[in-house]
Amino acid sequence: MRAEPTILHVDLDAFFAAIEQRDKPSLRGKPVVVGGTGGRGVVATASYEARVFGVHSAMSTREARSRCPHAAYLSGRHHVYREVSRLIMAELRGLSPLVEPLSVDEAFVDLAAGDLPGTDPDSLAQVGQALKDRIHEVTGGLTASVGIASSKLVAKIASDLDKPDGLVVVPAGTEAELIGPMPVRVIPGVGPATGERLRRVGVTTVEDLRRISQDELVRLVGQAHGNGLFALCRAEDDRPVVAEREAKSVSNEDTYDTDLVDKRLLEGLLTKQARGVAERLRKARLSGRTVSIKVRLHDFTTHSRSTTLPSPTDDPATIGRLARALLAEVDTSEGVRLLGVGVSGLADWIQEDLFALEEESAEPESEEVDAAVVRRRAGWSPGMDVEHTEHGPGWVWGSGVGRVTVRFETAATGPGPVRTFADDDPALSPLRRPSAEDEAD
DNA sequence: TCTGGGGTCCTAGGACCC
DNA sequence: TCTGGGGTCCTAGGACCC
Repeated sequence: MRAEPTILHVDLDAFFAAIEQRDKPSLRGKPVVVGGTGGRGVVATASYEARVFGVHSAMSTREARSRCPHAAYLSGRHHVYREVSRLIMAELRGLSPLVEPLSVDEAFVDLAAGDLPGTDPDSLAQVGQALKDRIHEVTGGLTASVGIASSKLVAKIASDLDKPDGLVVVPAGTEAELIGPMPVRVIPGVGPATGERLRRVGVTTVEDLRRISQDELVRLVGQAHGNGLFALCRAEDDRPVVAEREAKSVSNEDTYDTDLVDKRLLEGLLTKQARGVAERLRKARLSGRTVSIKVRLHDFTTHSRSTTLPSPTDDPATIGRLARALLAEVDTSEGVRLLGVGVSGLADWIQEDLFALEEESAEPESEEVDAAVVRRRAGWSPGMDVEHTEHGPGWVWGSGVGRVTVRFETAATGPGPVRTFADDDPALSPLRRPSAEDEAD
């Protein structure tokens, strides 16, 4: 904990939904839900208009649809979110070279590492407001919430206090008093399980937590977590802002709309995922020694299996072969709802592999399985950008029974008209993504 | 037909080494 | 023929975050 509030936390408001409303004028002021749109999807972000109906992130899309049937349900355009994120992070680096992104829409900034006009609350509030204004400008109208305090813990809590479009500066010396009355769940790391364990010993607020001894806390929630919580509940937090954090794993997983039992199909899907992981590894110039699979069964029980190689790989055939071998160790006869492949133990170098040609052998994949795998991918997802040779740019409003409905509008046009086409209409095509360097950084 | 997909970190037990 | 202890690596599972 510093003597001055020089740690800033920024969090974009309803980030995904706000971008969709920016780019789709007909959705402005309306409930928008971004997330999985299939039978087993969950909500990633709900616009504030949708939150009024009780829709929130992590809720199943099924539940959201029943609470707010008239919302627009979109599957999300993550390449666009990443692009907007880059603009925001660049603004943050203009404030200070020490920026720690937590996700696409959230970051810490160490203001003490940059040029500050002053560290009194008024000067800091001006820094925060100027940042919000810049973000609004470069993103074409998005709002952010900012918290400024003497530690990561309190800065993060503060950014949430006045959401959306919030700005809170916590004067040094008032931190413990501020967070004392709040529910323990405001402390990052206290989730449902820890919250429940604490509730059972009579702890519901941060203040309550201060009455538990360090030994008791460690006994309750474990060594690392217990010691951490003991300090955090007193607003004692010296964690530094860390700019460069290297990736530790790369993975790819999918939940299927129906439980799968066909072993050949499962192997085919796993092989595709292995290829996806390998491709991302290669783009990032990484390779890893440990290959893991994740299998969620029909009853939601989740199993993982892993194996570690003597040297790192980024070879799709190797990763695929190991993944399929690991799958054979799991009883999948009752049905699989989720399948995933990951590589960890990453090295930022690629081994010289003299046997690469031998390794990259043909994969055992029948044509039918291949076709079934491809069929699961295809289609017009709600919200995606498209272009029509005659009507121009638009986005997919909905699709099904051989038809696709498109609304022709862009951020610059104002609400546009809706047209329906055959889903194989050659005049209609997915809009080319603005760039291909997705994972380049 | 409750419960995504990308991650991080921690724990606990066993193998193995000194 | 007793029962040590520390350290590291690996695996499986779980909590948590956005």
